[in-house]
Parts: sequence; C-alpha cells; structure tokens
Amino acid sequence: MDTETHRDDAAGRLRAAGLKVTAPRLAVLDAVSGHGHLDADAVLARVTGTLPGTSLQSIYNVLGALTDAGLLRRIEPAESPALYESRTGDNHHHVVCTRCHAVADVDCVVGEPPCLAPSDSAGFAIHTAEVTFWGLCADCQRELAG
Amino acid sequence: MDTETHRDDAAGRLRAAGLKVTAPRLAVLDAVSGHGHLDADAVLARVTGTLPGTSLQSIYNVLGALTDAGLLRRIEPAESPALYESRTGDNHHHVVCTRCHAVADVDCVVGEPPCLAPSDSAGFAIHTAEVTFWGLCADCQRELAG
DNA sequence: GCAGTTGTTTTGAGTGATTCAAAACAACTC
DNA sequence: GAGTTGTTTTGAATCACTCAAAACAACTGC
Repeated sequence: MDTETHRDDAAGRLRAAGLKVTAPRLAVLDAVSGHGHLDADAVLARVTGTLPGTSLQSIYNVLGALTDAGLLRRIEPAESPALYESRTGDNHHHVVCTRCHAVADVDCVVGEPPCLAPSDSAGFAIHTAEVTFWGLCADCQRELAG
Repeated sequence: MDTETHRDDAAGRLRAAGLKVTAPRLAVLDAVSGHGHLDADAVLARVTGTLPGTSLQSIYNVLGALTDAGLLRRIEPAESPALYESRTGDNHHHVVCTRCHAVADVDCVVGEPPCLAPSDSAGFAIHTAEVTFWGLCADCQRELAG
C-alpha cells in the first residue's frame, strides 16, 4: 500500500477536489459518512466529540465547501433544516416521515426514466428530477398503532 | 343566479371550509388565484393594493388557514421561501429554475404511476410523492445564450 | 337590528437556520 | 522556513417565520 497515492480516503478526496486538507473538513466528512442525513447542528455535535472547540460557523463553511465540491449532497425537505449525506453521484431519492421527520434513502423509483421526463416542461431545460416521498416511518406506525 | 346559494366564489368556498369570510382572506385568495406561485411577501404586496394596512402577520395567518383548509397549496422548493398556489386537489408537480428560481407547474410525469411506487420504501407507509424538476427557464436560457 | 360569543387580525416581540464580514490562523508552495 | 492563499473563528446581522396578548369583526340567536 503506497502511503501517498493509493488512498481514496478523506484527505485524498479533499485534495482531488482542490480543497486544502484541514481537521474540521476531515471531521465533518467522517461525521456525515455512514450516518444517514444530518443537519448542521447534528454534524457539530458529532464533530465536537473528536474536535472540541469547532464553531457552528465552521460547520456551515465546511458543509458548503464539501457540497460545492460534490463530496456531500444537501437536501432540503419541507419543514426541515438542510440535511447532508455522503452518498453522492447517484441521484437517489428520499422518504420523509410526516410525523417525526426521519429521512431514509430510496434507491430508485420503479419506472426509473419516466421521472426524468415531465409531460410538459413549460419551456424549461430540465437537468434534474428530485423525488420526495412522504409517509409514516416504521417507528411512528408502531407508536400510532400501539 | 341565486344571490346566496349558487356561488362557488371565494366567500362560498371559505364558508364551505368552515372559515369566516373576512376581507384579508378574500384578498389573499384573489391575490394567489391565477398568479402562479407567490411567497408571503408577494402576496402582501398584491393584497396591499386592494386592502392597504394589512400586516404581514395576517398574510401568514391567512395563508396558513387557507392551506390547512385545502383552499391553497404550499410548496417549499430548496433555496426558496414557501410559495403558495391556488391549484389544489390534483397532486401536480413543479419545475424550478436553478438560476432565477422561477416556478412553473408540470401537469404530470409521463409514466404517472411509477413515481408513486418507490422500489424500496424502507418500512415507510407512503402516501404522497412529490416531484420537483430543476432546470433553466426559457428567459434564463435566452439570457445565457446572449 | 342588536348583543354575545368566538374566531380573526393586529401589534410587538422572539426564534431558528443561515449568511456576512473582518481578523486570526494554518495549509500548501517554493 | 517564509510567503501566499485559503480556512476558521468571532461576532453580528438577516431572512422567513412563529408566538402571544390585546383589539377587533363575523356569524349566531334573540
């Protein structure tokens, strides 16, 4: 294993994106990776564990930079603050719980292509289709049935 | 034409929804109807024309009440304040311009039903699918083409 | 028509999420 | 190891919206 070249780790991906490698960035990347959908406060809470003294403003700066660089994806469901996830590149969709606002990924819609093709695009040159499903998460279903 | 019964006008619809008929409500209903997608400020601007002295707070109250009553629909595209439209009942979708945030209706997606059926719903009991298309509106395409 | 009740609007203040700006600081370059 | 440039921090400000209490106006029943 080469020490410098063969790493698709966090530092390498930051460099590849033309960003300087800093402790807050590594910490944010680590905090978001594999932890679903986090808002800025939740990211700060996780980052504070490994890097105490980090400011919320820095979290916003870092999240913005990483999102612009394509290393994170930002979603903004109605009624929720912005959420960040590490799964980028595939344009997957989301299910949001109408009761507790939990969010889960939806791999893709059954009929895949149709969702990228509105019947009438009103003169818009469309490049993305974003699908948000709304429903009750498993926990809330159970609590309401209970 | 019966003066009281045969009207599906604004006052009648308010009463049918169990709401009192007030000047601000009629003005808001009128302001939103047939004027696309307006945020609270834009509604206030229109209402102020016919009903000067109306407060922004009242606009929020009214928009909330009318939305709860199903007389208006609220959408919240990422990066925009909440927008209100008068077209309710059909669950139509929207195209948003990534440059100027203009919004247009999209009657329905080509493959209709697939969009309501995610391949894996992560245990959620889904009741709505919301589709937002992102692209460049006609005006912005023209301006960028120069 | 008029008083009473209840829902609505106004006024004023407050909050949460996010952004702006300037100064202190730390990565990378040479 | 010094310089340059991009980052982070600190502190304040903004935007969209909500909360609460008091003033007010619609509908009800008489």
